[in-house]
Amino acid sequence: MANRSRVTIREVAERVGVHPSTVSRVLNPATRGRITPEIAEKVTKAANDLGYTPNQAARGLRTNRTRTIGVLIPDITNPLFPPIIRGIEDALGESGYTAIIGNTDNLAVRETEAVSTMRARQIDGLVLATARRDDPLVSQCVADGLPLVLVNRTADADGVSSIVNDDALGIALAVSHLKDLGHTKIAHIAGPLELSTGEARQRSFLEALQKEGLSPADCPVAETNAFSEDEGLRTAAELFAEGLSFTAIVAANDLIALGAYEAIADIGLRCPEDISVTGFNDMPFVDRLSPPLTTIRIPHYELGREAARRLVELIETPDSSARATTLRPELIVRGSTASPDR
Amino acid sequence: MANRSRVTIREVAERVGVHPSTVSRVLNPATRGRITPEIAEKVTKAANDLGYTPNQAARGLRTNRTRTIGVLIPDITNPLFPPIIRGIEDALGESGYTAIIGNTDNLAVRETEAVSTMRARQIDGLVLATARRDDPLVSQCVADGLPLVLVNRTADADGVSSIVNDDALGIALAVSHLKDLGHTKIAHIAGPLELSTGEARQRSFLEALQKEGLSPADCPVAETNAFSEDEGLRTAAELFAEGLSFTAIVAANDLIALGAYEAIADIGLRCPEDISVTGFNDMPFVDRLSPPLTTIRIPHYELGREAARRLVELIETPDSSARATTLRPELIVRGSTASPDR
DNA sequence: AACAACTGTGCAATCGTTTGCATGAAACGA
DNA sequence: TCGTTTCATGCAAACGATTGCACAGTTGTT
Repeated sequence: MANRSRVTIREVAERVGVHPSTVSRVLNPATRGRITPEIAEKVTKAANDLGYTPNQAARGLRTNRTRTIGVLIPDITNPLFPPIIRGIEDALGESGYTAIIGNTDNLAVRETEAVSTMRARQIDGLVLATARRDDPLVSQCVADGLPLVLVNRTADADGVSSIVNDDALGIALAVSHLKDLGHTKIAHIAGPLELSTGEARQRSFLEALQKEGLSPADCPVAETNAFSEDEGLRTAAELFAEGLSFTAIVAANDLIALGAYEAIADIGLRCPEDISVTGFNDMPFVDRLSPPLTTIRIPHYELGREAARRLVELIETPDSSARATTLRPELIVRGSTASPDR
Repeated sequence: MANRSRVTIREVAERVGVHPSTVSRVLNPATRGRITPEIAEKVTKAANDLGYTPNQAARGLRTNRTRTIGVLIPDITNPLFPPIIRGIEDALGESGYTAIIGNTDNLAVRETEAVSTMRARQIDGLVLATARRDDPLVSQCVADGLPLVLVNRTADADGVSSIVNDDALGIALAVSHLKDLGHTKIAHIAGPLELSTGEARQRSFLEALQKEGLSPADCPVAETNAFSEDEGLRTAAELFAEGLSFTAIVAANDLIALGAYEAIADIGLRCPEDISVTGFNDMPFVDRLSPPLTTIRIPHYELGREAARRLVELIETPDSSARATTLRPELIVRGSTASPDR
């Protein structure tokens, strides 16, 4: 029926016997009020009958607004990101926007590349899940006046909106949980410090120690180069090799925790009997590991929704100002944490 | 620097002192040959200097080709789909195309809805990962002449291109593996039969039994209503309740296998000592389950790449004909399969 | 009753590219 | 040398929607 050649506003106009501009005004909610209800009625009916849908390319050309936004993520294959994307797309859909996604594999070149192809497509704004603390791309977008929201990770630059997890709370929950179990010597395996998440979680860990009255001398901190299982394994192994006597590990994320699992097994210890481990993120299936991972659940979906909502707000009310929002995480206690032996 | 107001072809033309159409021809690879090399040179230089990027909205309006394609998936949050999407986007990127993604949650209304908003955006084609065997949306798109490729699942309708896994081979590998271990009584928990994957795997199971010389009477088949853990649990429990004496379960996918794990534990048996289980898909982290899941690895990323390549081909050479392609899966042996006790 | 204000609709320009056609110049064959 | 073909480029008309302005008709004010 409806062939690929679409029905235009002109055909609707001819059908009703009015000028195309009248049809346009009827179909635009903002101007519908200016048209006689009777005519508006006829126009909407004709538009429905003919199956009219506006040509977004034409509209975008004229208005310079495509209702399309770009989303940059490191890798959709990382289970962290799909819920964020889903949240973004759901929220965008409600406002008539659409997302195009770019995977950057954490490579700066691919980031700038992706942004320029997105700009060629006249995106109205950008959601970045790839921000580094010091990120030229962020400053560039801000300088160009491109509406921008950071999600998951934030950047040090100010004047930019961001929706991130409350990492301080998350880490405090983990440390407090371990202390309640009786742990006093707790190690932290930190993420990369050039990422806001890595830095914030490490800083929060130190703050939490203080708040809980634990001695930093008993609580070593090691840093990884990436939020990966390999790095978690390598770094945990290093901690053990130093002969430290901690009884628990607060990992900066779940993958690092997985690496820690391996390191613990490698030296013949058991989790949680000998060493407790906490993760961060609550990725899918970490409840199926052995032992099931005690971790911090981040509201990823809500992070995405909120980011999209904020971006639409930035686009549609240009005077709205940048602000940083944090969402509250939740401690999920499973089998990887227990009281230390003595 | 580059403000949001973009540099147009006209500015480039003025800078060089030629007509806009000349710039257009230089920038279009197909017509560059018709321009004096010397001028072409100057134009490309000016375009670079000014940081010109074509306005895709304008181009799309004029050419009716947006180099945008739509991708419909049930839910990006299902770990099956991100690799497919990644494959699609990577392949599209190589051809200058971009994808917009729609999550449909397997709801027919959301599917048609998503397709119509995508069509409003003038997509050049569609990749469907949501096809049911009898799918009105598929027939509709074919009828409308919208270039279409099915991925992961196919439909019964012919004349439509599809890229799917070779389920017959996958199931054959699983059955053969179990028979080699000594199993003769093997159950199959099938997926929904209205999906091509559910039907093909069940049919292939019966074929494989015959090929391996196993008695169908000893090999019960039960059907689920969804590829989910809950359904796997429910259906496996039913099989056990019937008092059948099988020693292995071939699950139609990994989630169903997970459900089977639970059902096995619920009746006090162990996997693989009492019952072997095979999955299908090799989802992330099934190697971390206990026991690690023996499963069939599907080349999801390649499925996506191939689907995108095929779609671009369909779009750019309109006389190319539809064909169905299958990609070869691989048996991944882990800890959930073992020889039966006796 | 005359003029002002308002209202609803049409007119036409515009957004940035692409592309069929026209044009003038150059190249070629006879 | 003239007529014809070829070639490189300019011209202008699209593509489909939006929107400032104009205009005619109506309503309101004094």
